[in-house]
Amino acid sequence: MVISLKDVAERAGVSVKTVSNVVNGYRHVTPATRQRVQQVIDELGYRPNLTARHLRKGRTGIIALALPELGNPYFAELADAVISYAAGLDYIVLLDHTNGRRDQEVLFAQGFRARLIDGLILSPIELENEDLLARGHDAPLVLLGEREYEAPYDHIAIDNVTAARTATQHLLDLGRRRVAFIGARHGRARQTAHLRLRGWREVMAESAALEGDGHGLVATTDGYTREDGAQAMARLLDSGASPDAAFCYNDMVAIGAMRTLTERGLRVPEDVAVIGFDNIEDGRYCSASLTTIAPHKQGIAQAAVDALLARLDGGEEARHAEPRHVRPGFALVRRESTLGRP
Amino acid sequence: MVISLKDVAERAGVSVKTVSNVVNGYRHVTPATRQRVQQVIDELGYRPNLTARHLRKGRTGIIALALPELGNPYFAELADAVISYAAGLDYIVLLDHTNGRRDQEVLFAQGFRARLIDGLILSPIELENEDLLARGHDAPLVLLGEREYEAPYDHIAIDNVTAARTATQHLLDLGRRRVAFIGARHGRARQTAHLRLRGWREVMAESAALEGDGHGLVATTDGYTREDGAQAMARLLDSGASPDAAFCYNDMVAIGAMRTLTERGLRVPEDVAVIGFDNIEDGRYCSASLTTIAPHKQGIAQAAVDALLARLDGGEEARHAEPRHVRPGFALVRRESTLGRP
DNA sequence: ATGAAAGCGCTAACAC
DNA sequence: GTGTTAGCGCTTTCAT
Repeated sequence: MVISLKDVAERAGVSVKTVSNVVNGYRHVTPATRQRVQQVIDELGYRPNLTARHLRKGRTGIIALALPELGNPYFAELADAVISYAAGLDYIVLLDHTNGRRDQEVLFAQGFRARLIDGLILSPIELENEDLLARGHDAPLVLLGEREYEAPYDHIAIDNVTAARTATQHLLDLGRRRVAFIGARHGRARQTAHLRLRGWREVMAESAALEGDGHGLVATTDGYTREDGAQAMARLLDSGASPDAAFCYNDMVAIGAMRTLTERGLRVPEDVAVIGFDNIEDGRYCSASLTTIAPHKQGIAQAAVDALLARLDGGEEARHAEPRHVRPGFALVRRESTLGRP
Repeated sequence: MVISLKDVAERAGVSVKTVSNVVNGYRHVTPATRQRVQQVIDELGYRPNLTARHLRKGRTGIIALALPELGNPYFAELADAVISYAAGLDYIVLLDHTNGRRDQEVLFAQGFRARLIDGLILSPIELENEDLLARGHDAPLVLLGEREYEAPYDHIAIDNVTAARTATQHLLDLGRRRVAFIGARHGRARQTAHLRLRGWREVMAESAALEGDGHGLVATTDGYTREDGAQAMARLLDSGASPDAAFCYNDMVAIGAMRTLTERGLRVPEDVAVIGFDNIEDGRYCSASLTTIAPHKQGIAQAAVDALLARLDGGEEARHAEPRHVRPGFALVRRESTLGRP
């Protein structure tokens, strides 16, 4: 049988209000009453019905985190950070995945799970600006990741162009000249890959390492899996390119690319230096541990949750405050894959 | 402004019941009424308040999945499978992590988030039998993973001993004799590591490959990270052992162990063949791609969700039916790390 | 086929 | 300090 506040009240001979006060730690309750009520609560094994509380309060204390996929360790690690940080602030995180599909992302942006969640942190891949503008309600939304939108929402993302410049420069500093970029994407000008490609292109052009627009050194992929990286590197090599370094869209792509290099008898870093992006755990345990750009995941998680909760807990003004754009930091983590030539 | 059923009803000139009927796809509504109501719904952008619905129905359609950690790709991939499968059955999954700590696991088992979730799938690490017996309520619970309990709950786990035997036998079939086991744990007789260790020990003893109890070939770890695997292998080698193969508790440990082998100048598989457990994605992209035991993750996810929903949706009888013990299958996936000697 | 009204369990005004 | 009571928004008998 399910025990409600009322049952406890009757058994303890007090009103539901008093029981509620005890449950919620309200200060003005006489110790005697509190103790008696608490005893009945323990006896009966009463547990508050969160759903009822949520309905009454108009809030659930649940925020959703919609990520493309959990299979990518970067997102899994990020999810971990968000869940932990939010838990410390007494918020529950509902984790969802969109598979990076526009229809799913739109669903979330449109308020899927309305009033089950108080707000949403969304990491979009295919979502368009118009989808955001067409949002029919005002539940707080925080955008995560590198796509840029012209819509009034908080946005948390590291500076991808600068990060990509840092990565490329690092390769150049090693004395490498033919630095390939693995993981370009077709379409959508604002996509992350373009930002990273831009950083690469800028540095390459400035250092005069680039001839023409560098087409011969850029490999596109369909996605960002290890397999995509392996295939892209294979295509690049088959096309006759002979890079002495590679800046990869992310660590997964880099791991795949390194795999191909090894299979072709090319050594990392002696023949080809490789740098990734994301700093996923696996990278540290590759045959040549992977140098990478490490976005500050804790910082990203905290900024996202803080931005959301500021609107949630900040009253009416905060709810309609100017959108924040937060740029958490990043670091270059040097490992074996970019050691200098012996 | 927030739109409720009542608002729609007033605007459409019907009762809330009728609107509710339309929203829920109740059959007996005249097409004309349905259309008019639907139009108002679209106009006003009405979305049902799930919390209210949940309170009224006494069910939320949310099930919790409590895993030790998301940082381990095995759990991330499993979570992915559970979320997807449950979504197809119109259930929402609330993902939580326990960090493998007993107090957290107890919290979940005790009914943390009572009546926010309809049921729980828990993958325990440190939870004890008594914790389960002390459960003060009857919300459906499904246990996941290899620890065995004597408590009346559904349990989904592959046959670890047989799987471990398969892995060990594979190594022996390669002609290896000094097969190490990396990742034993102290304490708790029922823990997974013991089951896998038992499988190893049985096969080794049967083949007479084992001298004594094999202490010299068993390395314990504190956890199951890559770092644990790297250190354990280092200790083993430092102790003077010279294994020609290693069966590792899981892929993470195996990856760490391979890293140490490489650093010590030992080749995989030529000098030491390595096999892991879990079939995580990374394993395919190691310097020597990793041979592993692949638990049928889809099968595990489905069995767990099915078991839970059977009790949730099956009425009173189902709720108190005998506990199910499901043993999803597994497969040996051969890759480079156990290729035969050239 | 549609409406009226009760009530899920809780919190928060407002009394006393 | 504690009790009374009115809903939060929805579904669901029970009428009509």
